[in-house]
Amino acid sequence: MKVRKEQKRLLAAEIGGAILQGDYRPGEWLRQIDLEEAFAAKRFDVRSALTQLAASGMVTHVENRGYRVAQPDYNVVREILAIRSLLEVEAATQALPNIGPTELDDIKRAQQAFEDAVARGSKADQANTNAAFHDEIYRHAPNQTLAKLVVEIRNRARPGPIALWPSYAELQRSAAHHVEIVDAIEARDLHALLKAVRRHILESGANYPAGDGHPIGHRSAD
Amino acid sequence: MKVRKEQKRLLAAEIGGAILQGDYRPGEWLRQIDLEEAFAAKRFDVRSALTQLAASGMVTHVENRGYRVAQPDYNVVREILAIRSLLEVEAATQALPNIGPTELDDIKRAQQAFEDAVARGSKADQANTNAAFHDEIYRHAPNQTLAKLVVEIRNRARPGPIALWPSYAELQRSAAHHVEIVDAIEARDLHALLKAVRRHILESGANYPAGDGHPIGHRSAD
DNA sequence: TGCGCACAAATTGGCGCCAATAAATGTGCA
DNA sequence: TGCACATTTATTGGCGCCAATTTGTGCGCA
Repeated sequence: MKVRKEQKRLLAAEIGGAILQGDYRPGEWLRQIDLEEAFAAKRFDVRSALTQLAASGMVTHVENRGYRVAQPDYNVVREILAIRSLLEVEAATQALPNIGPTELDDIKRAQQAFEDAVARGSKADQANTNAAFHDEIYRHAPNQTLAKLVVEIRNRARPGPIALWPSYAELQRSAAHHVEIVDAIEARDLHALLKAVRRHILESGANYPAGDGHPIGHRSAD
Repeated sequence: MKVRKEQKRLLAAEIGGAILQGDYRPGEWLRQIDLEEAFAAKRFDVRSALTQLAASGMVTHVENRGYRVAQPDYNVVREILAIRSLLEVEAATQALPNIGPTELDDIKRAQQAFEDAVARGSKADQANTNAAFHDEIYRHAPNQTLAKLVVEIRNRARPGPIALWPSYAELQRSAAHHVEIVDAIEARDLHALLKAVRRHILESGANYPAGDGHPIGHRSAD
């Protein structure tokens, strides 16, 4: 499923997502040829993805022997959420001064597109319009490398190739967060904007499978 | 040259460093087989590295045609320095409460090792001991994923496989910054520590080749 | 019965060959 | 002389085969 027009397929994220979804259990061996078949991917791409997953600690690599799923570390996901908060707060702070009436209209349109996707779009529509909404804000940060890093770190934390909400209620909550964010931008209220951004990130933790018995979200934040 | 014991060779950083050093000019084609020979690397690793460099914008990829050096963007380096500042300030803030007398002694030893390397060590010694010094501080941050991201972003900005100082004076300045950092930690002065960290990162910009006529450092910072 | 050694099995990793593709170049015609 | 089309060139990218390496298993001996 091709979600967004990206330069290349994020196979590492896809395999990582399958691991987080429980398709591959800790300790299980991942054979290159099996992954080629399961993901309809070429050998080079599978090896590249496994190299990246090994570098990030999601799998372990035994030379000439294979790759093995590592014990999942949900603490890493929580830490990534904290990093996201740090980066997106800074990106939002930099972006706000550059958001005029025209830009605000674009952001509102993107927010509406997500609401439409929540109501009657596919999962891919929801993922696309969600990412587009956030990008419509952060693209106005003067530090474009920061804007790109925000996307990259968000992709790292994500359990699959696309963002998935476990329930309609979670989708609606995300949509409500988006409204808070837009309202804060319209009011030019940086404090409210940052508060909404932090809240949105923290509560997005609830979208992760509860590997250790309770959702990653719903914890008190800094 | 094997610098530090890392899990795998950072070929992308090596090739990127060669580009930044002027070994490959903007517009020049990079042939996979040439890079295999130049860096004594296997084809898979060269292709992986090129894929990463294309993703980061340092080279452009024409499918089935080749990889070409992109026009260098020193603005990206400046933006990365700003991101480093953001991340390392947070990592230092998290680490300080966890640095007791024993940890401080370790940090002082690491600082002394760098000074020794400045005085009579090889370039590799200087790079190693510099990285070891910073890691000796950030490893105490509770968010270990942040500590790792700090290293990763620092590697991205670096022009070569190892950190290089253009002159003895720059080395001494780095050593002086390290002293400031250690003094601030000993005094448990977070404000002074963060100021020293920011200054250290900003002035490290002077270590980059001045592609556009003037060093990246020596600019007023935030 | 347990240990050590040899061999087998499994998988990765390297490599050579060739298909695929994009651009460059040459040729013919208007 | 310029344009269009065909051919050539250059490089990537895919793939199959096999070497390399690690672990598992079986057998023999103390």
